[in-house]
Formats: sequence, C-alpha cells, structure tokens
Amino acid sequence: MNATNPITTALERAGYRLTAPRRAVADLIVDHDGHFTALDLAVAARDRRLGISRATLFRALDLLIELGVVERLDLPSGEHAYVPCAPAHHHHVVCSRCGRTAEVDDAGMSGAVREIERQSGFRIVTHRLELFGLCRHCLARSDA
Amino acid sequence: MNATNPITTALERAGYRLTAPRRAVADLIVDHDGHFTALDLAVAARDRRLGISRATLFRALDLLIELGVVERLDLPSGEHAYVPCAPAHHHHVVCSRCGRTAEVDDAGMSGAVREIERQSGFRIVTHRLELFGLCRHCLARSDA
DNA sequence: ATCTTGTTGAGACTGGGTCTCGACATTATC
DNA sequence: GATAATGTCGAGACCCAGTCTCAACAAGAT
Repeated sequence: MNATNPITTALERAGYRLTAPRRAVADLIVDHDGHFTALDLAVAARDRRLGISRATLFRALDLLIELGVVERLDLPSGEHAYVPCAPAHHHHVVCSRCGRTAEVDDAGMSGAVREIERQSGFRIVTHRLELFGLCRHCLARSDA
Repeated sequence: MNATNPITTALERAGYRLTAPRRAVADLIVDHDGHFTALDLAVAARDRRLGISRATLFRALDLLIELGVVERLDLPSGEHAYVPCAPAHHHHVVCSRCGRTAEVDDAGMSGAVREIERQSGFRIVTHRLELFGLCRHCLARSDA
C-alpha cells in the first residue's frame, strides 16, 4: 500500500522530507477505516514495533492537518479524534456505531451561514459542522 | 445576583440539592461574559478563596451540561471551552477576538441536514454546528 | 570537509478530565 | 431521637492529550 498512499503523496508534494517515521504514520492512518484517536495511533505504532515517539507522532499529525489530508473531529463524548480526508472545505458525517465517516459538501450551508450572520450580527469567518448518526451499513444491520 | 441566577434556578428545578459549592460555581459562570475554560473557573474559584475542589467543579459542570444550561464548545484551536446557554437546540456563534457568544436557532439547518442525509446515506441523529467570526462590537472597533 | 537546516527520540511538563476514598450532611425510616 | 440510606464533598492519585526543550543525527548546500 506504500506506493499509492495519498497521505504520503501529499507530504511529498508539499516539499516535506519523506522520512521513515512519517511514512509509517501515513501507513497507520490509511490502514484505519474510520476515525482514530492519538492513542489509537500510538498503540498501533507500538504494536508494530515502529519505534515512533509520541512527539513525532503529534508532529506528523500537525503536518497532515496543515496539509488538509487529516482533520480533527470532536466527538459528542468530548473525545478528540482524527480522520483522513480530502483537502477541501467539507463536513464530516460520523457513524456513532462503527466510526466510519463520510464527507459531504456545502449542502446549503452557505445559505444558512448568511442567515446566521443576519440573525446574530456577527461576521462569520469560519464554521465547523459535524454530524453524527448511523451509516448505511449499520442501519441495515440494525433493521435485521 | 444570587436571587436571579438562572443556573441556580435550573439546578433547583431539576431536583438537585442547592449546595454552597454548586451555588458558587453557578455564580462564577454567570459572572463570565463569553466562554470560559475549566482552568478559568478553577482560577476564579481560587482567587475568591471559595475552596472548591477540582472534582467538584467538574461534577458541577457535568450537571449543568446535562441540564442544558451550559454547553461545551470546541474552539478551532482545539481547546475546550464552556458557555452558558438556554436549554434548547441551537448553535453558537463565537467571537474569535473577545470570546463573546450568541445563540442562533435552526436558520435553515434542518434543510441542510436532510440534504446531507440524502448525499451520504447516513441517518443523522444529531449534529453540532459552531461558527466563528467577529461580533458586532469587535467589528466596529476594527473598522475604526 | 563543513555548515546549515530539517527531523528525530527522550523526557519533562501543563491541562483536561476521571476515579476512588473517606468524611460529612441531609433525608427518610423506625 | 437514633439510625440507616443517600447525596455531596475535598483530597489526591491517576490517565490521556498535547507541547516544549534539548541533544543527536541525517541530508543537502557550500
């Protein structure tokens, strides 16, 4: 999976050195299906004996967030999680059961934002929308 | 400000004991203008020599969140903050400069949510929308 | 060969939040 | 009024997230 890892490619294209630890973190991330916490990553790294320090792990995450290929989520529980994604403005739909995520585009949000500016008198600069529910897969299973 | 503190009233109405520490936390919160962090509260409590332990402080916060009179915000920086609010579904607009917040209602969000359900195939159960920008006050000041 | 710069691991540190435990107050029960 | 059950409390240990510093090292530039 090394050759086609989109995270690795993004790092390379942005002019960062493609070091072994960064490559390893990128691989760990694409191997995850849904979202993951910093601890998840650390445990996975330890299990595979990758010898990546916590500092490096967080540094790599920061980098990937900056590049827009990973985003931080705030789960309703208050936990922080990370999710790999495409580097464009979008929102995340998170399955509360299995953790899978999907990205959705604007979907009429910009209209809502304008309405909110009118209501509040604020000038909105940025916003974050996170949606939680059940994915197709878990829906089908819970029907059965 | 004791008699009319809406947080105190909410606690009372929900059947919780109105103890001194809880009353104190409620007062600290309404004395804050915008959002505040757990640390802010702890420091304020220490400054006023209220003798409230951290555990009690977090317990009180949990309670208030459960009652819906306080909500947890996730600032873009990743910090957790709390904000007092009305116990109905709404969204928060946060001023990035002064921390003041406003509440806004649905504002066309339910339409957007339906559209997102269609796009993603998820059944959305809940969502969180947080908006960041400049409040009227800070806008006026930055124009000058 | 040397210098600069980017990256790393180790480990200390801060803050958020939870948990346990023993003490105490309140309320209900006898 | 005595007693038991329950709610709440403070202290302090504990765990996780994330940041920071520092010394070592590797790669590329000169």
